Amino acid sequence: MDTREKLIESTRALLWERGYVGTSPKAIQERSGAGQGSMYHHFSGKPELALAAINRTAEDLRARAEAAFTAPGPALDRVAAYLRREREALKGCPVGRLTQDPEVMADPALRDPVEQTFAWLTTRLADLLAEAQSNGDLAPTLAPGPTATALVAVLQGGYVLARAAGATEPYANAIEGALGLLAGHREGR
Amino acid sequence: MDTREKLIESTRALLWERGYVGTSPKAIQERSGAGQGSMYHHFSGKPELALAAINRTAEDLRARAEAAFTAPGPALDRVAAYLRREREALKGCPVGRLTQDPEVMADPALRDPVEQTFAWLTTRLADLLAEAQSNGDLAPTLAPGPTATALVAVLQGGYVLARAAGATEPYANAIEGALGLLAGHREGR
DNA sequence: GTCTATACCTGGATAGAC
DNA sequence: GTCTATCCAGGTATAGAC
Repeated sequence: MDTREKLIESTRALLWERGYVGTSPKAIQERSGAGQGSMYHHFSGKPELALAAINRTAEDLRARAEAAFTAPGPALDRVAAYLRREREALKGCPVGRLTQDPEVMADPALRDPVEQTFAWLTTRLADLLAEAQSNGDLAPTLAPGPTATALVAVLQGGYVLARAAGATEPYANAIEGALGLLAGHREGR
Repeated sequence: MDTREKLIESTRALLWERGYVGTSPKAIQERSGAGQGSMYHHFSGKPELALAAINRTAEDLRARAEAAFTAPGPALDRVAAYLRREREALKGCPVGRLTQDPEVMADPALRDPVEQTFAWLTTRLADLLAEAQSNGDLAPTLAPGPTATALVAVLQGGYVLARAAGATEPYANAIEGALGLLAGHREGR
């Protein structure tokens, strides 16, 4: 991994752990093993480096989600599998946590990938729910859009609750609770 | 409002807007109108002041929730009313946002009120769901604990999605979606 | 491309006068 | 109780040598 790459990966890790405000150029340099001058040679400063890191993290999240969404099997099972997928609940969502960072939200360039990621994710899940309905697997009374939004919110909120508790149980319970609520709307065939 | 009080209230506002890491003693002083010496006369430093602010914010959240929980009417309606209650979605949850702050989570004193608040909230909602079940208003198949956790997660996640979008719609959709999911488990009487 | 030196600002706090 | 002066570390960046 070359220097530029190490800088980006170190920044991704630090943004996840400490957020934008809590991440200093110095910490990035130490973690990546790159020197002061080296970092400023590859990037104009903290914002540009953060942008590269955030973009990559957002792409990563979408790629993982898309893999679950396009797996074989009924749409509703794919939704459930996506929700149940293993996650590092205690670390929180690397994209969601950025919404709490005032400096990220204040900079349109940094904020855009965050916004796009959740917009994409919600739409994608809504499509799968609609597909399940047209297959006769899910009650047509559920509104796909709001339901999908609620599911994404359960994930994001599950992270928050896990961090608050310092334990993964609340995360697991939130997912289980959501799946229990969804189960009441399944339609047999 | 005396100086001490102004310091606490200013800190509450800043913690909500910028988090612990993003809030400096200087900013607190400017916002409260108190001087350097004045702040350090009333509090030993940023951590002690933050503790007072966080405790008050947590108490505040609980008091508002408890008001909704003890309102007249069927338990299930009280749950729905709590979820629908107006909130400043774009500002995020003043307690939930603290979970993203590494310094808050690292300090047991600061972290405790956050942890307790969500533990209490989840338990309280689970009790109401159980009450609704014993009244015959809610399907007994739903597990109250996980369901309550999912509902709290929807709120917390709704805030995240609203901030990501820079709009309140995702928050409203998440709540609406959750209520739609819950509606399928209502039992008439 | 990477290093070291330097610079300036802010964060967070203490000291002592009033 | 509040004010001003002062302090040191760290954040963020530039300059210039190698």
